[in-house]
Amino acid sequence: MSRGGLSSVTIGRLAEATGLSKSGLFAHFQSREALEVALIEETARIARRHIVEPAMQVPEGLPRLMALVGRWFGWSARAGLCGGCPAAAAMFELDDMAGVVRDRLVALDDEWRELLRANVGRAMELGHLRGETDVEQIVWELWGIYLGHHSAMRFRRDRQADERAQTALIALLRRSGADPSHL
Amino acid sequence: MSRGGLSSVTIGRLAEATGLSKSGLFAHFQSREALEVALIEETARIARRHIVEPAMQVPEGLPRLMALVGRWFGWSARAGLCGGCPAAAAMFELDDMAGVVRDRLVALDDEWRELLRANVGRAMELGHLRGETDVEQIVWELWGIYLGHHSAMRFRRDRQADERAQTALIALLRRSGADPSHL
DNA sequence: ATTTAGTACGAACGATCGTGCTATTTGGCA
DNA sequence: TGCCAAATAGCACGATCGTTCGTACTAAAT
Repeated sequence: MSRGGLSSVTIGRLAEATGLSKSGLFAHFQSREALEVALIEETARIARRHIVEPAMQVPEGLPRLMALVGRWFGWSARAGLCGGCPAAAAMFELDDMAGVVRDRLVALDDEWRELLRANVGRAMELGHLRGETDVEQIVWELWGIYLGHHSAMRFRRDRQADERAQTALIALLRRSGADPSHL
Repeated sequence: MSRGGLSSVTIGRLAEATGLSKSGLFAHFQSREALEVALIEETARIARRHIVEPAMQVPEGLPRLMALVGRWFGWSARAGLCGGCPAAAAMFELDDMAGVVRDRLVALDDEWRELLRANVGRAMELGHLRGETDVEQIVWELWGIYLGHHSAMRFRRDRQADERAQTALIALLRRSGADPSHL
């Protein structure tokens, strides 16, 4: 899924990879659609373990936000996946397809954006960011930087992707009056 | 292709849509791979006509850069496509697949980035942007904003996507000392 | 002891995929 | 008008897709 997207995860291939028979494996999911939902949910689980949980150990405010974003960018490689972020790829794969799979992914995206929103907001409350900061705009631009980083890494094979993303991130937070001692 | 990605454009479906027979249509391309390359090239042609050519009528420097980017964001809808940007989707679809299709897309991406680079550079020469601007970084972040806008529009169905992108764009150019009269 | 539920299997289904071969039709030029 | 090459059609192929079916075997519940 990380390498070829949702549609590349075929019941036949998955059966071969697991050593199960096609029909035996199919019985566990009842439908291709349910398998795809399960795949998305598993992606979320892995992401939470690798990104959210460690970041929550860091002090609230800008430090935690930086930890969160730092672990977010490029997480799929650190999680041992051999391709890119399955969720990002799925967004482009499903953006025009209606159905429960897309719905589940939208819900997951909402959840993630809410997490970002909360942490940007907390940083503001703690005075790490300017008071009149547009939280939603920050979250919006963070997504842009993430997607840019993703395509730079995986499509363009840009060696400087990490630096570029970091530069963009710092500029974004500075613009919002970030306390430079936390960057 | 705009709606379902490269892999959704199947020879059978295309034959049915054009009224040709499968084999008759196939004879024109000799292979699925060649068809995909042709699709990517056609995408580039449409994009050039809708984005680049009109923008070249605008005075050099920041005005032309703004015209370019203004026509870039959300161009697929204005070009009459019923889905998102085929090139952006293809990047996420092919990011880990080797082959001539990917190669062609990379070349196209290089071409586009070179165009952006040239126009950011020209704006700098004309004093519309600060002299010590990191041109490559601007281009990099423009891509991020574009991808963010794309996913906001098509996946999240965000009504404010245009505003958000515009805000991010202006902030990026301001950071580079853009003459505010041109924004 | 008997029913039930869960798990897995092999075989087959109708579609559709890309791709060959072989005709047939077509359109421009001698 | 006749001819040749290009364009298109017809048909078939092996693969793979998601899905269904009937059937074992096992463990739990009755």
